[in-house]
Amino acid sequence: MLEKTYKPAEVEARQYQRWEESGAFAAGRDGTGDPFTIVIPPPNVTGSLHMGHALNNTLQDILIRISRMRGRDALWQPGTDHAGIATQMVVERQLAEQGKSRGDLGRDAFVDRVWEWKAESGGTITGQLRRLGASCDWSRERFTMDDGLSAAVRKVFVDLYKQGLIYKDQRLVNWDPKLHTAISDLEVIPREVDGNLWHFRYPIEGALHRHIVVATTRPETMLGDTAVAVHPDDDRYRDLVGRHAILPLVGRRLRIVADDYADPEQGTGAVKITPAHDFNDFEVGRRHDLEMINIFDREARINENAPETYRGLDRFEARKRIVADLDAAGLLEKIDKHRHTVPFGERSDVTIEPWLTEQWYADAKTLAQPAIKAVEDGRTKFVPENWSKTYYQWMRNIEPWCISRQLWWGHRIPAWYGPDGHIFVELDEATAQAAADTHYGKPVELTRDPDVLDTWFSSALWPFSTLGWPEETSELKRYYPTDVLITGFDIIFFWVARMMMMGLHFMKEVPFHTVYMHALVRDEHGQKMSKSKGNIMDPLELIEEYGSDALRFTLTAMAAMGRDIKLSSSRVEGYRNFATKLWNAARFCEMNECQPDPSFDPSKVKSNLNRWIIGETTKAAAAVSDAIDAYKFDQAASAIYQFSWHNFCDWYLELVKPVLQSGEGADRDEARATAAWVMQQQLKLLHPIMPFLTEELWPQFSRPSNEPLITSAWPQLSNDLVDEAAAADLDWVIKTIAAIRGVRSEMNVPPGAKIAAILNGANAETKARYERHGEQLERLARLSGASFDQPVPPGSVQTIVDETTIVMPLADVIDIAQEKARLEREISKLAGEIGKFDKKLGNEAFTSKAPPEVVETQRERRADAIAAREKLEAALGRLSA
RNA sequence: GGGCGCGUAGCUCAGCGGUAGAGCGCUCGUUUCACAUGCGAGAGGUCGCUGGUUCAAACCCAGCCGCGCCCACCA
Repeated sequence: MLEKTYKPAEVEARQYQRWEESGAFAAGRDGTGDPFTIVIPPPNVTGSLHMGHALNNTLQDILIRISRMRGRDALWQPGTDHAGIATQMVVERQLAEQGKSRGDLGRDAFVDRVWEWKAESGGTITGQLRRLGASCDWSRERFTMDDGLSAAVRKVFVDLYKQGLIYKDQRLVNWDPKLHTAISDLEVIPREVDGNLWHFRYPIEGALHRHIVVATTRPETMLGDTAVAVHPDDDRYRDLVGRHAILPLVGRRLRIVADDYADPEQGTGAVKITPAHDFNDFEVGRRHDLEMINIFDREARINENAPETYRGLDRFEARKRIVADLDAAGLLEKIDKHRHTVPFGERSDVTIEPWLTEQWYADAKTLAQPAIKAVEDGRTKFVPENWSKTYYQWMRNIEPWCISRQLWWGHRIPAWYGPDGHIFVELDEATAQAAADTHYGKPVELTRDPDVLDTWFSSALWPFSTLGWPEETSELKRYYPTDVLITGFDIIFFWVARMMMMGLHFMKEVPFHTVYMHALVRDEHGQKMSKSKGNIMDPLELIEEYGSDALRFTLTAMAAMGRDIKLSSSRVEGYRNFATKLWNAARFCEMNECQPDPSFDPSKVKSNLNRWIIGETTKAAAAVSDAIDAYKFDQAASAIYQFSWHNFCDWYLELVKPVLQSGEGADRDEARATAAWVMQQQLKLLHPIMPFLTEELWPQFSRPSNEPLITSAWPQLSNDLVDEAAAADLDWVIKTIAAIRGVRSEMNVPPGAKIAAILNGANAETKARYERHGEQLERLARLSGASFDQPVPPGSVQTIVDETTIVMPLADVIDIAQEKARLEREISKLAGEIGKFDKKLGNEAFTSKAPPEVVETQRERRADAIAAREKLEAALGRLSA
């Protein structure tokens, strides 16, 4: 006998272990079935499960589980990401607590230390995915820095280098002065801050007392100025173009150049140009061949290229000094308050500095072209579709991808330098050495590039590197391209776009046919959850309290397209109650000996009640299947919820009670078999969303096959069952339902009709049972306007209109209501037609140009429609009376 | 500046041309025998505003008002 309530904690671990040990998650189990593949967005190896993961992986698991049940060879490829900066920072923090830095350890020891940390905490996230119920094929788990994937990364780097698609370049990068590494544009967060706009006077060379006034938000960069730019059409400065200004405090001659970049509307119209410390100025510098003077070191302190007094000062310290010094020199014209955006590092949270360095770049522009085309051609589809716009916009304006990072944790760049700086890019040190020796004609000493690759470089290869590439494995052949990628839109640029580029370049095929972008789970303020903000909600706490199934169902029900999810625990509680409800339905079946009958044929049932619920089951199965196929997860959840609770529990089980409890032999047998069959079907339908509960209940309904639910067959119910149910004379079941649901508002059938109908439809014993509670029923009846003073004949409803009790056969009530509804629909349709005729006949072009007989036909048809409508309206009037 | 999206019940959100919906919360009643994590009955909405299209608009179109996100720029 089942307990009164479902206890998730007792069930989940046991069921998961059974699945995993039985090999149910393994792809290629029986060597048949079309492959269906999803690669997991690899979570940070040392991370832990947050709500975004919970949503993302629940949705993936639903697709994997339904595919598995449909007989597909489902592969959910799991794995984790080394997460360069993030992981390195964690370990550095740990070191800092011991008063050490990574420099103290040295590179090798530090990297060893990170591996230790990975070994220590690396199982956390995968353990948490298991708690969520994720049915990944764990036997194939990969890590972005394992041997195979590292080999893939090296090969991609070497190949792209040899194809000229990876190169070294000196240009401005976003430099993080705290982490001492370049970061990508995407890792820079612009933030509005209150600042000042300082106006400085730069003296004009050879013109005593004459100045040109420049405005800046960053006075300290003036030490690197090499020009002043004005707009070519700006009359105020026309005569100064070609002359020179003298840079105060430094004494450098600055060319005054004419450039469209200078906006006469902005500031003073004259702008100081610092090519080494501003992206726009860099471009101006290139156009005018200006000197680029780097005035910062890697910590953004003033370096030796500036006057001695400022050297070693922090940039903000330098700012104060420079403003003061210029003021003292009488060159500070004014200071305006100015609100502007300043770039901050996503992880370090310090101001990012544009800094001139040499870095490795990937030619994203070239790689993007096939990736754009693939989406244009529909070889990869975005769901919802409008994300393709975001994708296009970025891809069509893509910048070179800076792929080198000045970190220690990651894939070290496979480039070696000879004594004269010659570059050897090879798969490993030995081949590099050999190449170098050949190149120089003698043994030489090589230095390896100290940098590592951007984490997203290895992630970009994930869909094929995890399947064994560059080896030509059978997995690669079978499971690539994958079917669908499920991810949040926040990494569309970081990850999705780059997988498209790399997949197409190296595999010549898109990495996935569909990209489903789910909403972001945001915090209560609509803010993105992030570690740095400390606003992460813990899915594990919710699992602890309500069970994994309840959390999964909640996320599924809220996963409507194109809307952010704000999670509330009351919602999870509600779906926990749903789990209990289903549990109790199973318990009811158990108590009433509802077991599957191997010879049961849903198309052969006799009782109308049973035929009705079979029809409803069929509709629910279709609704769930269609919704999932369309990635409308919320609709799938709501379809099964509605069916299970309201159709099956509220109506079917209530109405079948009399039959089960005191019906005759054959009737009761059929009811039992039907109830068990419906349970069977709905457990299957619910399994992808609530795997634990359904598997736990399954044994009771698993006959005749007795196989576990996870690998059982997805319901494929014939539409004939719906038709069958609809075609039947649905007798009192449907009529009762109609009386309560649809007809009430029209015909004033009192709410108490449900009780009355049950009483009338029930046999003597049930009736007697209800009558034991006569007092309650009477009160209920009074409350709802029904009366039990006089017996109501079977098949009738009783209603009170204007204090007159009317007893009317239910069938009549239904017929009248249905007829009325039908007439109203007809009239509405005719009105539409008449309107169209009117429009056409009122169109002068039509009446004057169309052949007369055509116009006449239109008139006749209009007249017919009007006549028909009048007739129907009259009938409706009689009915209402 | 460019792009995307959202304003529907107290809260969180579905619906997106044909009689306004769900969950939670609220009110009243109810330990009845699967389930009080339940059951029954209710209250609560001019579907942001203004126009337009249509026989019919929460839904389509235009404009406006609020709100959010992404990208770019910012002397």
